[in-house]
Amino acid sequence: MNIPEPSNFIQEIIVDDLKTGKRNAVHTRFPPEPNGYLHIGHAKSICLNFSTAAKFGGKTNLRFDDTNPSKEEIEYVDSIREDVRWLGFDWEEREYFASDYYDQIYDFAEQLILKGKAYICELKGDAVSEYRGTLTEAGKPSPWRDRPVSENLDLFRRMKAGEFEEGACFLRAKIDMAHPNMNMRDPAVYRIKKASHHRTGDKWCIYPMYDFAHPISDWIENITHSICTLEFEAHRPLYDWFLQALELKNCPQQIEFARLNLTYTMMSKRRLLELVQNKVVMGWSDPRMPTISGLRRRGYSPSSIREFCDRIGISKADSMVDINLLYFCIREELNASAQRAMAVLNPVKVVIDNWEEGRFDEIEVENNPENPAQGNRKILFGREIYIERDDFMENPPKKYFRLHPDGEVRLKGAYFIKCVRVDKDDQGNILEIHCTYDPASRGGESPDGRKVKGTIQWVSVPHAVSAEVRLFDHLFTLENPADVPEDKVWSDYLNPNSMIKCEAKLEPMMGKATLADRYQFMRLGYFCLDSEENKQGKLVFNRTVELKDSWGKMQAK
RNA sequence: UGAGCUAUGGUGUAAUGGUAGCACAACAGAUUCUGAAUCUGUUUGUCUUGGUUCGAGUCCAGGUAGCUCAACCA
Repeated sequence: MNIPEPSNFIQEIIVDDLKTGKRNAVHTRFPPEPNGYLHIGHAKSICLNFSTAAKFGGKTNLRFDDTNPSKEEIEYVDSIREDVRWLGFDWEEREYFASDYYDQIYDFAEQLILKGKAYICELKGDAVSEYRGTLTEAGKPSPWRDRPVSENLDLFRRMKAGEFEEGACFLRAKIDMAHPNMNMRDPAVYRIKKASHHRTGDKWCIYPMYDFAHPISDWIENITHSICTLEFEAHRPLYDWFLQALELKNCPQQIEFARLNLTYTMMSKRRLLELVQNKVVMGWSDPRMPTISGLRRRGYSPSSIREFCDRIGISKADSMVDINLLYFCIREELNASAQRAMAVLNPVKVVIDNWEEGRFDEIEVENNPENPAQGNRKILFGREIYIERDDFMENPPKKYFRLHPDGEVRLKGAYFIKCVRVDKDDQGNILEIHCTYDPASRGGESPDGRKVKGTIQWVSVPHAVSAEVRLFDHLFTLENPADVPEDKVWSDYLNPNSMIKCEAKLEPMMGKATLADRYQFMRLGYFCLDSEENKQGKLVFNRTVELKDSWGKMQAK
């Protein structure tokens, strides 16, 4: 086999394993717990597991890590399937559940008991932690630690039979109560939980702990490299201990990498759930959420997310990725492919005084200047148009090159117009801007060769399509919402302007937009139809990401 | 003297004992019928102190800082 060059430390381990003959294949798995929706951090793990295996000719399983029936739901299983598939990965027929292995895992637990490596402990709640000791002090042995094997086995079988209440007793591995690694101080292996499981129903009233179920599940599936995040590093000795205690061969190897942190983004599943439950957002798929479903609804493509995951790299150092990189990835793709359209989010009417009423002119504009193959389209231009309120200033600052009194601006694809007068109400608000146009500038060039610095988009008043447009910003105002000052809580940093709704005017073709379409509203950003509102038949557009704005940046200074 | 892990520009990531590179961001200019895109250029880096070596970001030792671990969660 021709072994590819490694491009991160995990691949280095794999290449080494392949070269030394420790492994002759690569098999990974993506093991989500179905207790919430997948987010961009999971996307990193999904891409890592699937592409790493693929690179070395191996396979990746989808395995639901469902060992805690009280937190897990079928709704989450469905969403996880959908999201992984949407991201572009295929687990073929290898869809598994840890709960598929409950019988085997149970048998392994009995074996552990038979080998004298596990016992039933009757310590309750606080007593368990008391006996465990602290980070700096050794724990002490449970009074039940040296029960005879037969008694342990009997008790364990009675636990399984439902003879005891929750918390009455639990199965523990017999390792070392003085171990410097707290995870090795006789960790729990099985606990009683009288809860219905989303797949096994009421068959079981005892459930294995993650630390026990995970290595066994990996082993059953012939996983070679079990990739997980850094917080499981201290669990690795336990992972290895169980496999060794059970005398298993061809064992998987756990490798940890640093999870993704993104600026201005909350990645904790628990807090994401709170946002949903407290109705801070419209649900798991709110376009402001970092969930896969949120990104999808926002207009991100699977390929842009994969590109992002590829660019951020893999390492063991804690890091905080600048969200601008995500923005860059989707802009780069959409710039090359998105249909251009003209839209006005905050309209003000312009009347062209020297244009006859009722006359219209057919203007031709490119669908995508980055890709001429996308062709041109025709739009009607007339006496009354909308332009962006921001594209006119009565008293413009230096270097403002859009419309202003006596100033000339180009209407995209149409004509040069010059502002001659402004109509205002009593409060001084602008009602209408009156302009004259230069008939010789049709198409946007003047035969006299005079230059017009500014070009703005426009929408014909009688042909305009009205729609709601939603502009999104960070949900949090803190760069790291996971790290709030001591006297504050994270909800103090919610951004009140994370969603702004506009009543916009769009060019006529936007009335026929479909869910699959991606648009660049010229000078405003990239947009797509909102999938939820579309179900109600409403025309609502989401801004996926704005265009870079060097003018805005200049103004801010 | 609890254990483990980590440390490269503002951010992320390469360099596997031999010229510190790439991307994003930032800045400047060119260009532009999108103040976008594109093009050109610029700024900024090996946590620290020793040691090994002809040569150290890389190896060794000591510091420092950050992260993780005391659920019958995953």
